Parts: sequence; structure tokens; C-alpha cells
Amino acid sequence: MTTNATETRWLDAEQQRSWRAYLVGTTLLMDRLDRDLREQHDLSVPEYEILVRLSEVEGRRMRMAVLAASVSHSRSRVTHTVARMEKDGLVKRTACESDGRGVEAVLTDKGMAVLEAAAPTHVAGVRQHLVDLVDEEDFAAVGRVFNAVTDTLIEANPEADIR
Amino acid sequence: MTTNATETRWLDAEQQRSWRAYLVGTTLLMDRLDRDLREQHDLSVPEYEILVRLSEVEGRRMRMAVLAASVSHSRSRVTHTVARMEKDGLVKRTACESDGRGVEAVLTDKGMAVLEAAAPTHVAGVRQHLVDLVDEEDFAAVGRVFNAVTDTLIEANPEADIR
DNA sequence: AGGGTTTCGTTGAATGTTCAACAGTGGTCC
DNA sequence: GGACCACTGTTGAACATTCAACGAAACCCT
Repeated sequence: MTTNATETRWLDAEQQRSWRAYLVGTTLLMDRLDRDLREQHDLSVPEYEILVRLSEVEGRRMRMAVLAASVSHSRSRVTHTVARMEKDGLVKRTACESDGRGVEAVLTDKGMAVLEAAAPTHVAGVRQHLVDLVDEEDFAAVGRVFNAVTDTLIEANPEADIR
Repeated sequence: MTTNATETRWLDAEQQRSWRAYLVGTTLLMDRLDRDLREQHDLSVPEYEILVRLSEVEGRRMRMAVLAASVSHSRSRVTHTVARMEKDGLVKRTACESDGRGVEAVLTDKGMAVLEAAAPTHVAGVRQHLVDLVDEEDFAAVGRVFNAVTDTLIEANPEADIR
């Protein structure tokens, strides 16, 4: 045989350019969105994402584990994040009735108000620095690509991925 | 007039799905690549990126600010990261001859060896969890998109962006 | 030459994230 | 019903990143 299983298939020049653009672009983009949200609404991107998730469900409440899975952060991380948000009054925690172990995070009125104030800022940023910059078709491709990534990585780390 | 400047143009359902897929997918992907590199080579992704940058230039040495700009991290962050890497013997720092303020990071032989060992792992991961998962054309679109993102965000924060 | 400004890289503290260990509850099996 | 195992969410320490402030060197201007 002329090849073996350990032989590396490198990226070609074009793929490498794309990969690096993604790495650097993501760094700059997240940095910028985070900065804007912080300066104008005293909120980080992870915190904002949690507000969004909670605002979308019936009763504006979610089990911690579900919340963690939905943003793909570790349970520990969500515990810390929610603790900070609770201190700021954006969220409160209540025991779960049906499961003695469970805790539900509930969006407060203040949390909802902060979200409503922050959302326009955030969306404007996402448009200005990403969506409005590129072909609709190219952006759709980004969606396909990262849906594929998400699907395989969630499979890999079966459902209770959460980590 | 029926609209004003502050009216928010929300993302449509499709754009929103793409945006969230990108957020979640990026989280999972980076997490996974980082984990693999850590477990197998005791290296984080940011550290790996620095090794790559250094390995590519003449003399395997770079001014700290140039290095920072090339990975789009803050100077402070690169100072800390390089400090850790220096402690591990992957890199060493030398004063810059032409500029008394300057410091150059130099890749050591050990650093080069670690990079050569880690590269196949990393590339395999990038392929397995991203590149090989999707249409070549879609991946090229990702490249175009994030090149656009990078370009506008670098402009915005003129060159000495570095932060 | 000399004062003001800018750039360089570092520092230490504040903030955020990861990691391993844990207590408490639920589920299962006999 | 008790032993065992799995799951939930939290905790505190270790680690990484951000942020503001800084000293030193270079630059600029006259």
C-alpha cells in the first residue's frame, strides 16, 4: 500500500483561506457585538442569548438543563451566568414542581424590558457587520454549513451533550 | 413619513435560523477542537494559532503587536498567552534590535515539534467536523462571508485595531 | 535639545469560563 | 423497601480573558 490511515489530508490554499477568515472574522464579530451590547445595555452576548431563549417559551421559564442545551453551554456555565443575571434582577430561579432536583429560570419583567431595549441594538449589529454585508445566498450557505456542524457534534455527544 | 431611522429591521425566519446555527455551531466546533488539542497535545486553540503564525514567517519570529494583529487578539491577551507558552518552552522572547520598545516572540525547536505533532490532529478535526461535512461551494461561501466581516471590522477599527 | 504625544508591551485586578467534586432527588431492579 | 446508579444543579478553585493603568522608548514639532 502507498498510503496509510495516519496520512494527513491538508487543507488546500483556498480552504485554508476560508478557515482562517472564519476564525478571525468570528473573533472580531463576537468581540464587536459583545462590546456594543455591553456599552449600551450592560449585557454580554451569552446573557442576551439566555434572555432570548426565555422570552420565547410559554411562561417565560425553562429548566436549567434545557436552557443550557439550547445555547450549547455547560450546565455549570449557565448556573454562573444565571446567577449573575439574577443578581441584576433580569431573571429569578424557582424550584421545579414536578422534579425535586429541578430549577427553573424565569424571565422577570425587568429582564423582558432589558431584552426589548437591547434587541434592536443587537440585530442592527448583526446586520451591519454580517447579514447586510453579503449575498443572501452566501449567508444561507453559512446556515447550511453550521447546521451540519451542529448536527454532527450533537450526535457525537449524545443529546445530554450539555457537556 | 411612515418609517423612521430607529425602526428595526428584524431578521426573517430563515436568516434567524442561519444566525443561530452559526452561533451554536461555532460554540460546539471551537469547544471540540479545543478539547481535542488539549487532550492530545496539551495545547489550546489560541496557542496553536500562535504556533502556526510563527512557523510561517522568516526566522520564525514576530513582533508581539504583529502577532496580536494576525490572530486578532488584544495585545494584552497575546502577552498572557505567550507568557504561558514561554513557560512551557514553546516560544521565547527576545528584545527587538531596531526598536527598544519591541519584543519578538521566537518559535523554539520544541515549539516547532509540538506544532508538527499537533497539526494533523487539528486539521483532521477541522475536516471531520466542518470541511468534509459540507459542499465545497458552501464552504467557499463561508470564506467569502467572513472575509467580508473581517474587512469591514478591521476598517472600522483602523489597522492598529489590535484593540 | 526638549515638551508633548503616540506606540509598545506588560502588569494586576476584575470578570468569565472550565473543571472536578458534591449533595440531593429520581429511577430501576430485585 | 432498599441498594444502586443516573441525573440535576451548584460550588469553589483553577484557568483564561478583559480592562485600565503604567513605564519606557520612539516620534514630532519647533
